Amino acid sequence: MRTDERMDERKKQVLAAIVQDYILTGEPVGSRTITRRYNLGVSAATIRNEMADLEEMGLLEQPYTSAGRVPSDYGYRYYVDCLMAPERLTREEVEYVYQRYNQKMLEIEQVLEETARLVSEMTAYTAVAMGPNQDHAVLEQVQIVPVQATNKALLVAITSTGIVEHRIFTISDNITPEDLARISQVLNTNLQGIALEAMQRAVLKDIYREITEHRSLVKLITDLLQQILVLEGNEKVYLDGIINILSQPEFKDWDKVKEILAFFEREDSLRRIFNASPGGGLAIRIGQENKEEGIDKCSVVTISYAVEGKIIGKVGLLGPTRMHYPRVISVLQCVADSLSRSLQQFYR
Amino acid sequence: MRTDERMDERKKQVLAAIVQDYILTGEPVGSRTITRRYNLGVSAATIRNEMADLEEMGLLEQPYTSAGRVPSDYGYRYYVDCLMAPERLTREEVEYVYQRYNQKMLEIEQVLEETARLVSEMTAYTAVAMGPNQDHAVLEQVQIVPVQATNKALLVAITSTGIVEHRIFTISDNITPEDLARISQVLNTNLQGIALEAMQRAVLKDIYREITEHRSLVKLITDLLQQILVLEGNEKVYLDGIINILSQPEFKDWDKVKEILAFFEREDSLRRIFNASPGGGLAIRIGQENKEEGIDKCSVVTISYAVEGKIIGKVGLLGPTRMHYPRVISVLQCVADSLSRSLQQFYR
DNA sequence: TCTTAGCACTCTGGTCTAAAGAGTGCTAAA
DNA sequence: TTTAGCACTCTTTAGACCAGAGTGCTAAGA
Repeated sequence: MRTDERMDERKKQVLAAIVQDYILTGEPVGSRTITRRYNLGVSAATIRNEMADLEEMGLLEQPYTSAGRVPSDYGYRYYVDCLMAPERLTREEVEYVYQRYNQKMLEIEQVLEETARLVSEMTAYTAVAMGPNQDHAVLEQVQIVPVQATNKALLVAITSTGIVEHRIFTISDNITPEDLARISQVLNTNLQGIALEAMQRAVLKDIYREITEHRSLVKLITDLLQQILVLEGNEKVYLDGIINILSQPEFKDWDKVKEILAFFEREDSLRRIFNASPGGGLAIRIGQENKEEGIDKCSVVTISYAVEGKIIGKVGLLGPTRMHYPRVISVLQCVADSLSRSLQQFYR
Repeated sequence: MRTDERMDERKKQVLAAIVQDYILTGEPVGSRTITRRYNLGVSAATIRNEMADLEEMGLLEQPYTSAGRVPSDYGYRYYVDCLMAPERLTREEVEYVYQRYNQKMLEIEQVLEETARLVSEMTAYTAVAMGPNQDHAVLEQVQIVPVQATNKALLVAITSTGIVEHRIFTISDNITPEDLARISQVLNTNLQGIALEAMQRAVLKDIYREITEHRSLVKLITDLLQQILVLEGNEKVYLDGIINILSQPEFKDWDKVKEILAFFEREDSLRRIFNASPGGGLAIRIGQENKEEGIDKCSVVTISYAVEGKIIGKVGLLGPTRMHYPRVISVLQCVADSLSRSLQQFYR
């Protein structure tokens, strides 16, 4: 950032003070307030001059002439990148997170739901946990169970990410349980370890070579597999703490709240926002850095979780740009860590 | 209701006019407005006298001295019970509902999700669809699938209400796939057709008689069955259109909105409200008739859906007491009807 | 050259008042 | 029994006013 050249030590202190104070109070910060609350050793007039400079540089904004200053999106960005001191969670809080993950949780869905709840509870923002991305997952097992005394069967599939999906479908009368068992077996030997995306093409031929009859049924089943695993089972979204948005004074405006709630109802937008920063680890997007509609007054912080070194999904939260970044980051890091370890049990 | 004796024809007309006008506009209704908009053939002064009577009878309320009148909960109740003219959906609307249910929907969950979405869309209130009540459901099938190359197994169960639930669990090393197949088979012959509630007691003995080893595993499995079917799979709640609540002018108040959103987060409260009217068919609960906390300014309308003559679940909605009852009722009846027929396919 | 005290000026937010508007209740006449 | 008329009540809106917070600028001091 070119602004760096002009940022001397004192300007940094002033910016940090303003951001911190504004995050705390939500009120525009004046020069007097800074001299009173933060001991920078200079007078209010000096601070005023610095503030004018910072505004010039685009790091601060004034809601109206002769009000205090408020950080701009760039101001937050600079704070997050260069000024922010990490906040450590207390021993009790870390303990609490561990304890929450030590509950008996037997399904991934439950773990993710609990994760969203925990994050929203600890940060008072709206939390999102996204289920494993199945793009690079492989099929672990597939089983077809005839439903007795009906013309239905149940297809169950397990992926390497520990996701289980099922679907009931209708079979014609001439299919016997033995047929289904045979198909199950052939599918398993051929599909195990195959990436979900790749399933369709080449592999299907091998299967056809082994199964000469009921090919339309096999086609149906592979289609269903594709559907339930790739289209529906992929990156399920778990939301918690939507109400928290309402507690933020910046969203006292009716239309803003509606915009954000509408955003939450569009799951694909949520997925896009969460996958916007391709790398792993922590990602912070402030204000207009979020390209999706309706959340340009919000910040989104995400962190990836991984199993055996492989990134498989993301957790994060959404709140006002006036967000308590240091705390949010610590909470997310702690939670992502515990989540990763907790998920280990569902993988081999 | 004792008020009936004092309700002559004209009073009914006046009450109906006030309720309808208030539902439409949301503004207190004055005597002038009624003479202008509804042609009752009498003057405003006469209407005023009638309104005073109706207020005395507890059917109307005045927000403050010399404002117009607003229906009380009793007023709505009388309107709903005695005055309301049913509103017929247009041919196009009915067609639209059919078409929505004619989509390819392969799981009950999907159908119920779609139902909630449809109701909220057609009424602009917050819709709730509740999954089948499992209290009188019986187990249809259970299957245990070993997960290859791990010490895990997958338990899948289907109930007579068409609900499929699954759970992964850990097994000890000395359990062979054949053991699991045998247990599956014994469980099926013993548990098929057994009510979920009754599963625990007597039946377990029969099973033990047939399986002499791995009893702790059998115990684990029946416990899991109980858990996933009775505790978690029962009456799942599908919500849609929470934003709609915000559009209602009566909920412009911050705290009210929070109260209602908090109510929505307590799923057990939702279930209680929905099951509050034990009979089948349509149920309307107005204002304080709802005993749950936070929604005493709301009305809840529910209708049951059934398969093969048996009531298995409910659909409904929540909105302000100033609700467009005639339309809501028509929509719910049409939807419940289509839903029941659509679900038929998941049952035999 | 940088810092600071002083001061005039600006803008918001709350309180107060006045006037307009909507609607009522009561009375007396039809 | 119905209705016209009228005084009265209460809310809502707009405007006026003031206190408070904060700024920008200037000029003097370090």
